[in-house]
Amino acid sequence: MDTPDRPRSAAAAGGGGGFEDSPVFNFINSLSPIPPPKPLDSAHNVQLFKSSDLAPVSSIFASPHVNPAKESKLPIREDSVQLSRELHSPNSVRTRIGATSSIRMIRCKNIVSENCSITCYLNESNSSKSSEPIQLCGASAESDKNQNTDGKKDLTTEEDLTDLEFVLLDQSGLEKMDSSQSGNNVCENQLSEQHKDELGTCVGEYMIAHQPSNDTLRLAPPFEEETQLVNETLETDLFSCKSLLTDGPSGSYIQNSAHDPHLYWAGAVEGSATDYTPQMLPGACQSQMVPNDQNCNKLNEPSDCLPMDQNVSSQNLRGMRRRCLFNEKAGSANKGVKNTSVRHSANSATPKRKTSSSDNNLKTMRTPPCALPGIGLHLNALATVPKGKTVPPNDTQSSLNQASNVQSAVGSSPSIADPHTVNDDSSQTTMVAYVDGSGQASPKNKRHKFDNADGTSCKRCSCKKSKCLKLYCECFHAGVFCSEPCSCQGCLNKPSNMETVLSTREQIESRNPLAFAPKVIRTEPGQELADDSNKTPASARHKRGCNCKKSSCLKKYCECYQGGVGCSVSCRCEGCKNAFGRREGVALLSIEETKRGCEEKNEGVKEETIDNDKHIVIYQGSDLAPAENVLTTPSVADCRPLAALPPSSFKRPRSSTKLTGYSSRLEAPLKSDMLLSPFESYAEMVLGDGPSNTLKGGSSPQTSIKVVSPNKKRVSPPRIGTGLSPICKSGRKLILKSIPSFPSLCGDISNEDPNTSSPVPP
DNA sequence: GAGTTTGAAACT
DNA sequence: CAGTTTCAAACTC
Repeated sequence: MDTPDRPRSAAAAGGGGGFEDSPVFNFINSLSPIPPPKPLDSAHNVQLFKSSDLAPVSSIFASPHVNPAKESKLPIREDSVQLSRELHSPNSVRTRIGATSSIRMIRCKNIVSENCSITCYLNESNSSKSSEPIQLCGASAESDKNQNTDGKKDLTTEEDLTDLEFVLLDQSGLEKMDSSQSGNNVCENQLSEQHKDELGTCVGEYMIAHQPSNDTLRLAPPFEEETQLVNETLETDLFSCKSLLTDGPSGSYIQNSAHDPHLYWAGAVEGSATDYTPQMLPGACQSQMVPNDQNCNKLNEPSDCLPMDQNVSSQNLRGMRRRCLFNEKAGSANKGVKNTSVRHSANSATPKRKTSSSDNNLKTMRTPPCALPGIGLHLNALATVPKGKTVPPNDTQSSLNQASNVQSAVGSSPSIADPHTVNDDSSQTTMVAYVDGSGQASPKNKRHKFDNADGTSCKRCSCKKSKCLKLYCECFHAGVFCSEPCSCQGCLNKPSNMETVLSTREQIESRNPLAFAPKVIRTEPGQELADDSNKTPASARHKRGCNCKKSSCLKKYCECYQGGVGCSVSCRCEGCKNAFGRREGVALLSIEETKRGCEEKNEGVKEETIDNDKHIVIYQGSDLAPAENVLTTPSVADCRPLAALPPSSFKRPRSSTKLTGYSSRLEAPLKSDMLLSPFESYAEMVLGDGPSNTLKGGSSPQTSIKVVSPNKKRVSPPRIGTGLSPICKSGRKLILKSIPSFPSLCGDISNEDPNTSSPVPP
């Protein structure tokens, strides 16, 4: 409804927007073995959670549009494979599929069960298509509950099965939706491709599962076992991949990451941009992947629509990659948690971190995000790398590098990536943009990589003295390894120096937890291009605000301006003339702000101001509803259309690509304080502790998420997610927490929800 | 492409 | 925490 996407998906699925209600739709549903697309979202969400455990939140929040499909794919993989089978095979197969799916669901639930509802809501808002996602969530939740009770759920239960099936179907449906195809054929093809992806993902998951980590978060063994049974062959392949890929210290970790990353990289980013097809994915992984597919029997099927398939596949790959990354991450994270130093051990080299177990605990406690962040980094790294760099098809090496990057990102930077996970979204968006549009990363992207990724995508640095181990280095800052595109000198930001990189990152992080957080959180520039994006403005937030003096916040020197975000209270700029929103315009609690605010014209810009200790949102401009203000960035408040806002350069890239993701990221980081506190909650959420309640709780997550901007810009939950992911720490918590925290928001949101949440008028 | 400007990061 | 230095990006020519 709200978004054009939905309708498409619905159409693809065989319905049109709001088809569900139609008798025809019902009839079709009853007839067709394939469940309606609805589940997609839910399933998607669920899987996301599952896959990433921690990451899921970010992923969830990540831009819904692109991500959903990808994400859906991720979770789907196993299911999808099964699905394919199911499609072709008798019910027995189905049940089995259902079982597997249920398993996955369980995982998700296990990890994020509490959050599931929330995420679902988010997705909804994101997708804004219909209430379906909610239903799905509900269904999934139910199934989860059931499963949870038994550890595994009875497959026999039709409802459960249906739910699972829906999930699978949904995934396929999502892909379809994404690709905008119409027929089942496409779906099948996609499925086949997905299967491939799944193989990879499954493998990754499997690997993760096998990993010795003591993750509480981890899936129950049973699931793993089942999956193994299903994917035994895959497993072997995976191992081979690992062996090939594992260079770094953290074998399994790297493996997975590497494995995925490549696929993800090549397929998603480059693929889209440079015509690389997933198939082109480098090396070992790929080749192995193929066998896996064969095993699955689904791979064989060719993709009739190459373009579509490729796109889809690339997307799927992404999703897959992500998933793997998440999984890995989760695994690593878990390790870190339980094994205390495990994660660090992976990074292990870093003596600093090692300190004492207690320290580690403290770290985790203090910055839960750190653990999570890794995920974000992965995503970010992946996303970023491809974009900015247009990785040469160098095959294995590059892939390895990427993989290593991923690893590093995962291990090292908790903060960044997430944000970037956000980046995932962003990456997805970018991919889409590229694919759809020019497709290729323009050479210009070098500098503009920022724009694209803003934080997430790879940046071609030209560091000379920093050895690419300082925040000066964009690549390092983004959590990605330097690669060929870089013109850096004495670069140590390479996979071969993983330990150094990780240790350095940790140091920097220890110094400044937000160091790797995206500078600015963007809402969704990309959306402009993309479907929903239209609605969401390119809202963004400053991580900490700029300190411009001479640039008047009118040049890229200004982080805020560069990020397409208006200056906020947190800024310390002088003579701010930020086109996106002047800091002065913002009404701050602080006296200075008020003074300045008086001076300012109050262009109707709303800015959020957060007290160092508190999150305080002040909306001067009354244009937007408070809820929006909160969710959206000042820029949005400013009412400057994303497109309009940014001067040329960054708009383009960003808008096309990352913005969505970033925005979410950015949001998270708003303040360190916020970050930390939220983080705690986040950790809890992840763990399944009370905090999740907060997230859910304050109010229906839906509402919070949905809070869409009154302007019709929907504050895309994804954003939140994205933002969160990269920054994980603050991001997730921030958003979630912040939302409920604001009384006004709740009220506003609730008020707005009806309008914004469900249907956003196209 | 080289040089300058700028503001963030790093350092003290 | 504040001031200074270092750094690399952004910008200009």
